[in-house]
Formats: sequence, C-alpha cells, structure tokens
Amino acid sequence: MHMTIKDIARLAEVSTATVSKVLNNKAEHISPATRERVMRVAAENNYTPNRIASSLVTRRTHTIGLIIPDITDPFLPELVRGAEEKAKEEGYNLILCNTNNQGGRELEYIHMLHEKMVDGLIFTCSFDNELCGNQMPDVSMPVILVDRDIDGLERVGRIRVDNRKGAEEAVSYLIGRGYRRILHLTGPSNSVIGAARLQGYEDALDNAGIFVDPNFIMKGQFNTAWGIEGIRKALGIGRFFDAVFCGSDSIALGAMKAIKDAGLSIPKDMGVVGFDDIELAKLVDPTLTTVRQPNYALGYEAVSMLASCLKDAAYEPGTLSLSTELVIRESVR
Amino acid sequence: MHMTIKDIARLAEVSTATVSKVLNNKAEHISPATRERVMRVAAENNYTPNRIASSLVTRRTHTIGLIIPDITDPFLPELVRGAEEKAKEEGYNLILCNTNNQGGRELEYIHMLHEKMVDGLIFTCSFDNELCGNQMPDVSMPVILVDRDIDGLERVGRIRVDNRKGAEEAVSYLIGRGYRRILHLTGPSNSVIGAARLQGYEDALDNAGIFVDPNFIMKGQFNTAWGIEGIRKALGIGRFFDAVFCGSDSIALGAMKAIKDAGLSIPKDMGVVGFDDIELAKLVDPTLTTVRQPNYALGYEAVSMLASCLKDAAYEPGTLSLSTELVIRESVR
DNA sequence: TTGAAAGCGCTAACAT
DNA sequence: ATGTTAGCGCTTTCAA
Repeated sequence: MHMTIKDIARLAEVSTATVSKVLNNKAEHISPATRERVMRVAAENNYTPNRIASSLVTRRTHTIGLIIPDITDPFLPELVRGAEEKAKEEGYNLILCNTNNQGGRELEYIHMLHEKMVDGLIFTCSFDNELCGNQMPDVSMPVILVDRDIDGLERVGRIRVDNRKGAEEAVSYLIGRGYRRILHLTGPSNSVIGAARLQGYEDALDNAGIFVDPNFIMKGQFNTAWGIEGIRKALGIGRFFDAVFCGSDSIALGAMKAIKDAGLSIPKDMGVVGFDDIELAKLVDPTLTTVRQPNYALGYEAVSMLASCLKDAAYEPGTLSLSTELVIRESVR
Repeated sequence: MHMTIKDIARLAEVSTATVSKVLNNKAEHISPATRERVMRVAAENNYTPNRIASSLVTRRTHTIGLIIPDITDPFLPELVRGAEEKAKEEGYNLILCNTNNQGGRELEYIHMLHEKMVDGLIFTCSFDNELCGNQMPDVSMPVILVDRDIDGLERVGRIRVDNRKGAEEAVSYLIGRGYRRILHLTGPSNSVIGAARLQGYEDALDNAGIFVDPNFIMKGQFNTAWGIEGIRKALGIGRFFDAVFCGSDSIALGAMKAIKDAGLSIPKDMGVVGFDDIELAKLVDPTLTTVRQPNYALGYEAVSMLASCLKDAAYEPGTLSLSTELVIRESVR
C-alpha cells in the first residue's frame, strides 16, 4: 500500500499544503513542532514522494536527455560518465539515447524526450545528421551541443574541443622529431571534427614549409577497420611516407596493426600519432603517442552549462572550448 | 504556446475523451470521420502529448532504470547498447545510473528511480554491494539482475553468463596446447563472477589431473593495473609459470604488457588467455585469445525479460544463462 | 458513437 | 502558522 501526501497529512493531522512545504524545505513559516511531526510521520510510513505528480505541477522533471551516436565509440563512455556525475551532483537523472549512428533516430528521440518533459538536452549528434541540423524541432528547452556541432542553430550551448590546435601540435611534434612525409588518415568528409583536425594538420605543415599533398589526406571512417584499410591502400599503391597522423585512436590502432603486419617497425620506420587518448593507447605495443581529449570534462561541463540554463532562464549558454594535451609515448621516435 | 488535449478537443469540436481515445489508438468506437478530424487537428497544431500527465493516470512511465557500476568498464558499453536497443524496440527509455562503483549510490539511485516511477529496474551491481543485497528496498517493481548476482533475492529475473563453463573451456584449451603451470589472475574475492571463473579454472585443472596450487591463484582487481602488478609480483618472487589465465581482458592486457616488458615472448614463453573479448583484444600484439561474453545479448535479453514482466504481471522472470565462446587468436601457441 | 466528470498526487496562490 | 482550493494534462468509467 503506497502512501500519498494526503495520507501523511491525515496521520500528522495537518493539511497537504503543510506536508508539501515541510517535505520541500519550504518550511519557513512552519513551527518546528509541526515540521518534526510531519517528518517523523513521513519517515515512519516510508513515504515516497511521487515525482511524476510534482513534475506535472512544477513543469520540471529533473531529468536530462542525453543523445549520443554510439556508446561503444571509445571516447563516449568517459563523456557519459562525466555527464552522469555532474547530473547526480545537480540532482538530475539522465535518459540515455543511443542513436546507433542513425541520423533519423535523433529526431525520434528528441520528440520522445520532449513528450517526457525532460528539462534539457545534451546532444552529440552523429555525422549523418543533415536531417537534424535542418529540422531541429522547436522543443523550447535548453540544448547543449557536445563535441559535434550543428551549424546555424541559435541559442544553444556548445562544448567543444579545440581540435585544430590539438592536431597542429601533434603534427608539429612529428615534424620536430624529424618526420617529413606525414600521411593523414581521417574520418568522413562531412565530419566537422575531422575537418578541424585536418586543418590543424595542414597548418602544421604550412608552418614548417612542407607542401600539403592532397594524396596524403585519406578520408574513411573513425574506426580501426579504416586504419587497417587505409594503411594497406597507401602501402599498396607504393606511396612513400614515414609517419601517419590519425584522426582518432581507433584509426591509429588499426594503422599500427597494418604497419606491423607489413613488417615495418614503429616508431623507427614509421611514426604514428592518434587522437583521443583512449584507455588502450597505453596498452598497445608500442604505446601510442596521441592527443588527449578531455572526454570526462566534455560531459561534465555540458551538464554544468545545462544546469546553469535551468537555474536561470536568462543565462545565455555560449561556447566553451576545451584544450587538448599531447601525450607523448613510444610510437614516435 | 503549447497545445493540450483540451485545445485539440475544442478545435476538433469533440470531447477530450474522444481525443484521448483517438490518439491512443483506442478508437474502436469512434467514427472514422471523427478519427480523421482529430488526427488532422492534432497534426496541424503540432500537438505533443504530455507523458507526465498520462503517466500520473496510467501509473506507467515507459521508462526503465539501468544501474551499472561504471560505464567505462569495457564490457558495459556493449551491454548498454543492447539494453537501449531493445528498450527502444519495446517503447521504453532508459535512465542511466552510473554508481562509480560506490555501493552506497546504488540504494540512492533505486530510491530516485522509484520516486520517478520507472516501470522496472535493470541492475548490474558493483562488487561492493553488501548494502544493497541486504537492503534491497521493497520498491515493488520488476527487477532484472544482469551479470552480477545478489543472493537471496526473490522474484527478480537474472541474466547471467556461464562463467564457470567459459573458464573451464579456456583453461582446458591452454592445457591442450601444452601449457601446464597456469597462473590465474583474477578480481576481488567477493566477486561472484570471479568465483565462477576460478571454479572453471580449477575444474579444468582437476579434469586434466593437474594439482591446483593455491599460490597460482592471485586476486586483485578486474583492471589493467592489476594485470601489470600481478605479473610483476609473480615474476618478482620467481614463481615459475608458463601461461596465465586472466579473469578479464583488462587484466590480460596489463599482463601482456608486463610479460613483454619482462622480455618474455607471447605465446612462445608464455600463453595468455583473457575473458570478455573487448574490442581491443584483436588489436593488441599478439592478438588476444579470450572468452567472448555475449555483452550485447546480456543487455538486450535483460530488457526483453523486463518487458515480459511489464506486459504480464503474472510472468515469473526466472534465470537465463547465456553461453560464452572461446575466441582463438595468437596469444596461445 | 460520444461526452461529462472524477481523479491520478502534488504544488502554490490565497485565505484565514 | 496553517489550511482551502484550484489546477497541472491526461485517462477512464459511466451515462447518454
């Protein structure tokens, strides 16, 4: 038998309004005695407030929607952990929506979340999101875009990583270590992130006065399969290169495997740099020099920004750009 | 300006009861014309039902709580993906609760989820869950325990992996390949999973008539750090072994690193077998022979079982034991 | 086939 | 300091 606020009111011999005030710490004008009594009765009877009912009145669910393309993408668990941690701190729960990289599902989820009256949205969209960019429905709740941007959206917060700068540092480091013919294996051409990292790659070469050869820029997917395939292709057509800067650690792991399979030694014959610093980067052999993304912070700051919007409707979310860090390990000589 | 069912009723010149029936496909006794009109008016006005309000009446939120110890644990993202996929199929959303391996947070989350009236709970508890096992509060909603068990709980569903059998197969395989002095590096002693895998290890040795030396069983954590530390310790005290069966791939990855650091070759000097088959298992060098856990299925089946409970209150969830598969790669000669 | 009305459990403005 | 009461937006019985 479950207790309602009415039951507690009856048992404590007060009105439901009084119970509500006490239980919500709005008890400024309640006598300590009454307060005590209500608290005691509620505790004794194991009273559990029904948040659905209160949400209906207050129009707050204390729930946030988190839409991501694929939780098995290695950089996302850490981001989700950061988001969840901050959400807990701030008294929110997270509804996790995994679109499986199907752009169409993003819209579906947004509508579901809107119906469930989540207080706000955190959104790392898939690369295949033309749909979403154009049709972002007017759901009149704060939205924070994380890591992946959607152009032209107004009044949304943005948390991103300075991918260009991170890539530039990484490639400059390769150049500084004596590599000159640096291949760039990156993700799909519609990826904003990939574009930024590519820009950093080009900037670094430019700065060093090295010609940017378009044949050295190979676009595929941000996964290990492409790392393997890309290297095989490049090697297969006899392209001469002495290092590879990968758009993600997943690519780099695949690349390392293909390079070793080809009988080349890392870092002697070939330098490899990744991007992300996933857990495995320090476990492969040789350990992977890479650009660390602040994944946990990405999620944490996103919820933090969202919470600010929720606390103060006048708060304008803006854009927060987080820095990367070059983690030097063994895959560069 | 957001529309309510009342607005639609007024615009379509019917009662709210009629609108509700139409929108919920309970329109058996509604004339097609009325149905059409309501549908059209709703669509034209961009009507979004308020699920909070309907949940209050129906006492169903179509939301499931998913409590896990740590999303960055490598086997969990795939499990979560499976759970989310099935949840979507069945019309549910998932509230993700990451306890960060703090046993105390489990209870907190259970209460929060209860307050938010989730329809059911999927629970992979942390190892540090004495609290939870004893105090599992009477929240009167279906609960499915995944992967990690809590003894003595009644009327909860259980989805597990046959860890004992998986471990036995793996160790028998090592023995079949000529290894004899097999170290076992596993997780904490209070881990039910670890215990089952240990049992399988012992059974395999017993079956082969090999003495089970307690000194060869080393308990630590299910992570890479322990893999490294465990091997260093074993090597440091001059223990002679020719293979190591690890309680998880994370341990195995650490172990491989430590073995290689010690100048030993895998699989020639030392065979290594893991457990889980994480993504990286096929990327390390040599690739890791391991026991594949059906992680996606674990999550998918858990939601499936929960959905059955939710469809039919009389459904008794029971226990589902999923099989593992030995994935043969290069870390065993 | 359709509608009136009660009520899910709670909050908050307004009285007292 | 405490209580009365009108909703929040929806579903569902029951009557018409």
